[in-house]
Amino acid sequence: MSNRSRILRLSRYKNSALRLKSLNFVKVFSDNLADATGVTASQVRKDFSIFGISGNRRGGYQIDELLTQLNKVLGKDKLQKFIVVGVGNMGRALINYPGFVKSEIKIVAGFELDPSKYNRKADAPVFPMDELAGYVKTNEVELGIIAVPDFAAQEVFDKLIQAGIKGVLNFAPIRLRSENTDVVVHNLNLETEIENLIYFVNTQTNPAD
Amino acid sequence: MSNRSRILRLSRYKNSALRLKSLNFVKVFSDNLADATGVTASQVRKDFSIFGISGNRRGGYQIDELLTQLNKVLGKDKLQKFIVVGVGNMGRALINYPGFVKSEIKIVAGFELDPSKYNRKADAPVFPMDELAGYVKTNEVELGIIAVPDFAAQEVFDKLIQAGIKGVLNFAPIRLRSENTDVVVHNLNLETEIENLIYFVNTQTNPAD
DNA sequence: TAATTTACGTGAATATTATCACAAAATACA
DNA sequence: TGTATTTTGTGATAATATTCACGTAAATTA
Repeated sequence: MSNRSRILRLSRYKNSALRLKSLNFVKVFSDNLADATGVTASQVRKDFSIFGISGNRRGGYQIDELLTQLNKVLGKDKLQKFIVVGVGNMGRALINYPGFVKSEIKIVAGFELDPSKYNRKADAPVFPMDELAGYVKTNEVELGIIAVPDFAAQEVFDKLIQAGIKGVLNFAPIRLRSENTDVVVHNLNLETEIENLIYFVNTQTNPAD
Repeated sequence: MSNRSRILRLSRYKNSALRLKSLNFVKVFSDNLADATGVTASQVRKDFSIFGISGNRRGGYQIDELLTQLNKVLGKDKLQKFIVVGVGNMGRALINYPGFVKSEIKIVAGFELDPSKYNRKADAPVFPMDELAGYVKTNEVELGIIAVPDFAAQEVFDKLIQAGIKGVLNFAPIRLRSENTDVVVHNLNLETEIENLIYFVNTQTNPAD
């Protein structure tokens, strides 16, 4: 029922609906969302149908209602707090990422080994690694981002799990291992993504995203 | 024949093979690669089979030969030059990304509107936007990364296409439009990726990545 | 060198995902 | 109020992707 690409599509529908709302649209049709996201209209309706999101025959979907329902499915009806481990270039870019500002995603703190990067006063403060577990517990953080070099990633991952983190977005180019199958790991390997692009450029075939 | 996830898997096999090689392994079995990447052994063999990559019955795959073949499929048998447009936090992180150093991916230049960021002397120099087309032509660059805010992305995309770019990795959270179907666009939306993670954490279902 | 073991390669079977196509509901309009 | 029109919602169908299962080649051993 819930596969990864279906959820990715729901996010895209939500983003498109948001954009239309900002243009003062009040309702939207499966057709519009299909155009905006590059899928078929029946795909849109099927995706909605699977999550019990419904509109009005002939009337399309009320944007506000649609957004409420999509946000609920995507767990964005409440603020999602993240910590970032590794405040190098990538970690810093994530902390400052402007796209999160208007969304319900907030990076609340960073953790680092390098003392020159500590900063307890910043909006998103940066703490030493050994304060991680305490911080996660006190602040009830469930989500973490790993942005450390590959050789350090597994150790960081183990620490996050021990601290009680439930979901990890991993930028390090290795497959993280754990006994704990409750923890959801999501990998984002820039080199792999770029290789993918190179492949499709070389073969001139445009993948359906 | 060539779907996006299959190519992503090939990249992962390649990375795993590389790691084994660095541990002085000489051959590898479909089984090992399956373990390392989290898929089934027959998936590995099927993927290889589809690209005519073959090993020895009973003997597995010679790592060196396997890497040669994988790199050939992935277009990594030659250096791939990229430019980055937008040298904010994300663009900077990409330029400095250590994972590219040992790979055949090289970010050769950045382009920016903000004059305070120009730097013609750096290893990966940063130039003003209006030098983009010239640079791309002179240096025969085919690939670009868009790391500008959403409202500027479409304009940058159009410029890249005019300059003759063939493939684009887009970090801006919008769907880029073009008449030119030869240009391959690959989107990487951080907010969408994070929403995906949140969904699977909330539903406690671990997607098969 | 014959028997045995191991792991590949791949067609067939299964499972998953997307599209089609159309009945049913909502709206507009005469 | 009745008819025409539009767009949803969803089973049926088609297309894709993955796994199974087994024949076959290579290597090892007796």
